[in-house]
Amino acid sequence: MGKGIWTVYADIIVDISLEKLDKTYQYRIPEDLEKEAVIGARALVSFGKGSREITGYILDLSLEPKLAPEKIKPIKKILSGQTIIESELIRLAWWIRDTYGSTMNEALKTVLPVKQAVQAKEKKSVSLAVSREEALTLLAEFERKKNRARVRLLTELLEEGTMDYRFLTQKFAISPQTVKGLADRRIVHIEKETVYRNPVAKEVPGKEKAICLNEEQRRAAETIIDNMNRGIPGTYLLFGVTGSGKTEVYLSVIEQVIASGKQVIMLIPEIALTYQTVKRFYHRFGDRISILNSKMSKGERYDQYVRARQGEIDVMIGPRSALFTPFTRLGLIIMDEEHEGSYKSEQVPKYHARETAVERAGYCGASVLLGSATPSAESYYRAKQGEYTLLTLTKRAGAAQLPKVYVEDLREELKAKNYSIFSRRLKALIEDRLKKREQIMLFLNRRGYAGFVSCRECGHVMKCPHCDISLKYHQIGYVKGQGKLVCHYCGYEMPMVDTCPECGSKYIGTFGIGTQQAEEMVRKAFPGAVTLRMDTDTTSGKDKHEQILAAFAGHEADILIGTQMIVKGHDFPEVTLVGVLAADLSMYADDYRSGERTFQLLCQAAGRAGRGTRAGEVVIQTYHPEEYCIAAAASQDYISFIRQELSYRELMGYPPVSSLIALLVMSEVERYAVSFASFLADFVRKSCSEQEGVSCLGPSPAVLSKANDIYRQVVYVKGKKETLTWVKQKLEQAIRAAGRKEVTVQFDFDPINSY
DNA sequence: AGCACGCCGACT
DNA sequence: GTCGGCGTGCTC
Repeated sequence: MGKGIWTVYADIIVDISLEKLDKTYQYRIPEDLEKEAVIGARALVSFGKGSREITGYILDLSLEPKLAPEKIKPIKKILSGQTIIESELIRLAWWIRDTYGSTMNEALKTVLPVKQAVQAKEKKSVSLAVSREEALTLLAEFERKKNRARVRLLTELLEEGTMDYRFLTQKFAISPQTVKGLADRRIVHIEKETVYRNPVAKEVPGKEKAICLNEEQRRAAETIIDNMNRGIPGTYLLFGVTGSGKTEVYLSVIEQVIASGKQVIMLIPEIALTYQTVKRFYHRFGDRISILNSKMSKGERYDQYVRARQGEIDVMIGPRSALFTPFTRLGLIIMDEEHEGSYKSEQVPKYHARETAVERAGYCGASVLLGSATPSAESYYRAKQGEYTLLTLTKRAGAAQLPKVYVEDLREELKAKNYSIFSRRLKALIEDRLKKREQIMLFLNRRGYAGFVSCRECGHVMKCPHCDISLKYHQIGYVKGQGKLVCHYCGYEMPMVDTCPECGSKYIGTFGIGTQQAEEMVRKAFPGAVTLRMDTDTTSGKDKHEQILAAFAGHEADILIGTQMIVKGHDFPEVTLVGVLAADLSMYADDYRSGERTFQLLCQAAGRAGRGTRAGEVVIQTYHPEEYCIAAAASQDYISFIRQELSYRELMGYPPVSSLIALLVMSEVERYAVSFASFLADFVRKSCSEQEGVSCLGPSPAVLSKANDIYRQVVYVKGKKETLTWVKQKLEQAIRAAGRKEVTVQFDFDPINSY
């Protein structure tokens, strides 16, 4: 390399946590920094009129200047030597930005903790620097001079004392100059809040127990390790029925990966981050493992990142965000319960941890191990396509046996004049367990409870003729039954029906009950029983949940009634009966994943029964015993379920066979949201439709059609994944060109929730 | 975020 | 006319 022959330029994203600066700026690399200036390095540069010194990340290098060379400033200094990891994570941020649609800054913030730590430190507040009397005199003076912004500021400060800087500038529309002007005249005071960092609570490593694998488990672990040793990384789907011992496989694989000098990231759903799970890993790997959870402060998280980067840790366990642990010797990413919805980010960028894990692993030659008893349709499809390697565990470890499952047809109950929420069988079994002093869990699926319309007599559900998705009831005015039925995929509308189009019955309408009502009914039907209730809405705070679960585990109650959360994670050995009050409720949530979700929930619910030595029983109540997701869950037959589910997805062109983008168009003004959404829909229809298989649905109002005074419209685009990435880029260009800042657009790739 | 520029109302 | 507050736009 001849030095100084070529001037090399660096594209730098400036390290200011503000979206407006979401683009790269080109800087010249001085000769003496040529070696250090690599992609991912942090650079010190001067920026703006005042030539303020700020730091940024080098995103790319180039030989060509993008503008007049004399306007390009040089890089002052390269900070910190270790940048290989940052460069890998920045590459991942690029991919996330590209695939899921967000600004580069948003993508960087999810990937690098440094940015967040910097932002947290800069929290500023404003207070009065003069006495109240002086302030009042000044206020009078400003009022006389008609300095309206100053008057606003002083009035607020006199009332509130101290105010948050951001709050002032954003909500009160007081510009930074106004504040700064008064600060210069020593009328107000700007203070920087310091963020405190709590030390991490240490866990004592305990005694090790040797892992004893059965034949299947050993074969699964060996496949992964053998390939790894031969230098062939891969993505594996470990499909193991409940109780087949997936954790033992994880432990064994982790141990061997660590032994070969590599590091492991283990992702688990937030709810599964319980003390018991974590303790097991601590006991085995001691302080070479670290845990990330949502209760930790940003500072604590940052400390974990630093430790990981320094190579003090071999295993990082945590939710979605743990995926971005800066390991330099990453060998394996494990994703437990890979079907869980919490792996998809709810915030922009709405990335899916599974796809992102596969991408990151690809950069450094690491393997990915996905584990589940009910794999997601995505993963199973990929495994069938040969993209992932399928590993199966069919044998249940230990003495645990499959529970006996009864499916009760609620239509029959209605015919038999049983109008209660308990079928005759469930009622009899509850009475039996109460007599034996064994515990019962009643599971109520509240998802999708709002609004679908069905017939109590024949079970018919009102569906969209175009999308095969249940229609939702929208009330107009105050008279019940006066509303309309709307499809949230394509916007199809029809008037509300008063009789069932299938059987002519008058018992058609919206239905569903909350956990509170369910609890009342339980108390009425079983006066002697002690009940506990748990759901997302009424119980706030994690500790409260833990308390309820602990109370139930301690047999302080006979019956636990709750929503999804009671079926996940915890083991209750005393529970021998699980009742699913209305399995259908999740089946007709208005999106294409509802069948899959229902199957998964029912399997999990069933898995709660008979965890101890006694065999358990499960009662699934439904209006649709013939529906494949319910029938398959009853017989715990994943394979038969997934076959039917995938052929349905194929038929309808839904993921994973095809792909789907939801465009969420938001504005404070309803007609802006509507018009921009139709503009985008038209844009897709006009300029992208000659692309093979692209189709566009909508716009239609989102399910949450107005949130925080912001109107929400949604447009769906279907097509092949690669084509959609292209469509998304076209759309981003069109959005930028339209330059409508009163409207914001969010992208969601293969959405988990419906909009 | 911070700085310059330029518009517009108030006042000598 | 000038002065100065305050919104707007740009920063390689």
